[in-house]
Amino acid sequence: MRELPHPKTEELDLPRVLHALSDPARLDMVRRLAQEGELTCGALGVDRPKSSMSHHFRTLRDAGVIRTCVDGTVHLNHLRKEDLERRFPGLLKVVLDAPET
Amino acid sequence: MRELPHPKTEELDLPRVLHALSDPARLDMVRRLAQEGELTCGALGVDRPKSSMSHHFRTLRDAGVIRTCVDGTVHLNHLRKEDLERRFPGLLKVVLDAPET
DNA sequence: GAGTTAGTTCGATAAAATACGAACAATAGA
DNA sequence: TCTATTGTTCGTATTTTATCGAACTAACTC
Repeated sequence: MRELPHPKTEELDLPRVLHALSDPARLDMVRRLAQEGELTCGALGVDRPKSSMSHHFRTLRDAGVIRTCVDGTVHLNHLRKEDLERRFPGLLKVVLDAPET
Repeated sequence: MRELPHPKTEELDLPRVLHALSDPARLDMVRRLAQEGELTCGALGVDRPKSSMSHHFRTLRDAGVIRTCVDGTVHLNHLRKEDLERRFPGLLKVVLDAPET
């Protein structure tokens, strides 16, 4: 099961992570991943075209927020909870607990 | 002592706050405000022109991260610690404790 | 091998953010 | 009132981001 390139835990950069999380669409994606666990790209992007979703997945992946594993034709995404917790303790909880608007 | 317009605590929007914090220059400003308390604009912007600093202050202010009071010709800025804590518990601590890079 | 499915990459466009000089406003002090 | 100080606002140039169709790739299925 192949894996796309991801930054290492020690390389996670706060401004970059915050920027990845500062987009409402991506924040929704992160919340759904937190609730429902591992999800395919298709499962998350209902109303948006594939290319737009792919862009957002890439932004989250490059920032180190999610990890993507390729299983056949399917790309499985999951939150890098432990890595984020090690690098920025409490961040994910704060973001997930925050009021939606 | 006049005060510039600021969003109310209940109006603070997470994506907007995260975006305000996602710029390295602004993150530095926030860290310095956390360490040194109330600061004037001039005290924070050494290497950047005034107009650039003013832009960053405005971004932080509009997001609700800082509050600006006008005292004579001086603008005093301070972190909205309590407001941020009420709206997004733990956020500020996470950001301030995070490794610099 | 042909077709299908899942998602990436490319290319173009539009919207937003950054940067900064110059002009401006408000206040303090001589 | 004249001048200096502090910071905002304006105008513009540059960069970054978002959006999305179209072409492409990889893997599975028949």
